[in-house]
Amino acid sequence: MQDSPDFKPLYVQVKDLLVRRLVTGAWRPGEGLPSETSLAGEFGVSQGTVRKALDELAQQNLVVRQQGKGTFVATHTPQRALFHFFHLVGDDGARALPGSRLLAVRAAKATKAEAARLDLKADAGVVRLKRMRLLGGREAIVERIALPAARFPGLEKDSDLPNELYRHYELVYGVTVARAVEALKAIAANAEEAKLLRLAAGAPLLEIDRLAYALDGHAVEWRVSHCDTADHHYVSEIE
Amino acid sequence: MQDSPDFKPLYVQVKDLLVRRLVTGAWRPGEGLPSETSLAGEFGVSQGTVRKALDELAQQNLVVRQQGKGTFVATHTPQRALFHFFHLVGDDGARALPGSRLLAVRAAKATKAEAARLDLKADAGVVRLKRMRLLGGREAIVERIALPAARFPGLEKDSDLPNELYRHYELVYGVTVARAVEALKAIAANAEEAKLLRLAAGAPLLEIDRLAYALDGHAVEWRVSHCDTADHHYVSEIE
DNA sequence: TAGTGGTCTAGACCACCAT
DNA sequence: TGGTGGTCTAGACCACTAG
Repeated sequence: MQDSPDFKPLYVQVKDLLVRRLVTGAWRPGEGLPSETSLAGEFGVSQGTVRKALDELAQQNLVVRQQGKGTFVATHTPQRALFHFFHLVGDDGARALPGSRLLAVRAAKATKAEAARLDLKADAGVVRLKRMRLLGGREAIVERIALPAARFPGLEKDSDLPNELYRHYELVYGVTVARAVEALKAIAANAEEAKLLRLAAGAPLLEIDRLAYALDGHAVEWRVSHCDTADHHYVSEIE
Repeated sequence: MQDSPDFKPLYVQVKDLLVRRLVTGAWRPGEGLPSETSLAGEFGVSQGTVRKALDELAQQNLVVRQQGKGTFVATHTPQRALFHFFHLVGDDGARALPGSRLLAVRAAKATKAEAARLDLKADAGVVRLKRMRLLGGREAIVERIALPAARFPGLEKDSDLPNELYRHYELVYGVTVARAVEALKAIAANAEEAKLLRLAAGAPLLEIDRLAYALDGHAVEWRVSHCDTADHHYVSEIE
């Protein structure tokens, strides 16, 4: 086997098996996995090999390990949302999750751009959301979201969508956002945005174009946020 | 020892010892470290413990491991600069290091802001640089840099500073940039920037405010870049 | 007290690289 | 061929948690 072109170390194979189980929902988010020793027995490898696989999963934030308790499937807690997926911080260093005011929800056929970004067929359905988000009680972000309708059936009929969408995706639709890629630009506010954000037209805004990926590796949300960064900034830590 | 309040696992202690050696320049960047077995013998621990320490150092990009060759002190190659510290990418996905045109260099006393950001005394000396940077041959970034003079003696007299400053810091001043924190905002171009970048005054620019830290944990460079993101974007990967 | 993950050790074999 | 890091194993002890 070592000589085959797609040779993989044992611990990687174990990791892949575990990821597959996570993807299929064998364990729900927050639920505990079997112990290292029992997984080792099941897979016929040593505990050390299972440990290395679990360590890598923990590093990728797919599981959380707690000494004396066990290994648990990662879940979107408010803490995680705040420190992991939301990078806007007050210039004074204060972190706070933004409030939300839903402006519009509707189902539609995907535009070309949506189909391309979400990897959908040309005539696939999407759900579009538009939200105002508030930082420190003040309107600061205009957010447009597109979701593949197939993954989120009936979401457009959901009466009151919560502020923390990723938790909602996980609890209601079984979709766990595991990874995201953001593209940032400076843009000028258009008339509508300027009005919503109480700024002059043409005021500089930070555009955060985010594509979020589920556990299975497929894109499940396209989100474009236009942010007033007068009193806030986006934090990026290198290394 | 396990009961002392500052108990540290053996591998962490080994790691700390190795970091201290890296900081003091016991091995030059690019140079090979002793093998795992010889380090294990020297420290009186097992090879596995040294391995765990080295694995963490490799994860933090302080060393690079190569199977069959050895473990080497990380160095600022063009590749590393391009993929690790420079996050602006063409909208078509093309990555390229920006060219540079030096506009000004001079030594001065630190402003209050500089002293605060670089953790210097009020009357400490700094060196200030101002550069134009070009993406695809086009003026795209105005960059202002402040350095503590104590760490970079005589840099202001350096006739032709290279494009890749971090490599220069490392080779000439023995300062290895190991980590950085960036704060991003959207701002409006002032008259000078607009002229330099051939934009209308007030055009939106992406401000990247970066504080870079050396191996020893001290801030060694404050860099503020104002970028025209009409054809480029800043990439941020989450997870 | 029993079970979990965390640390540490020792030894074996493998893949890769230089010579 | 010899040395390096990469993988895998087995066993020991520790710290933490829960009942």
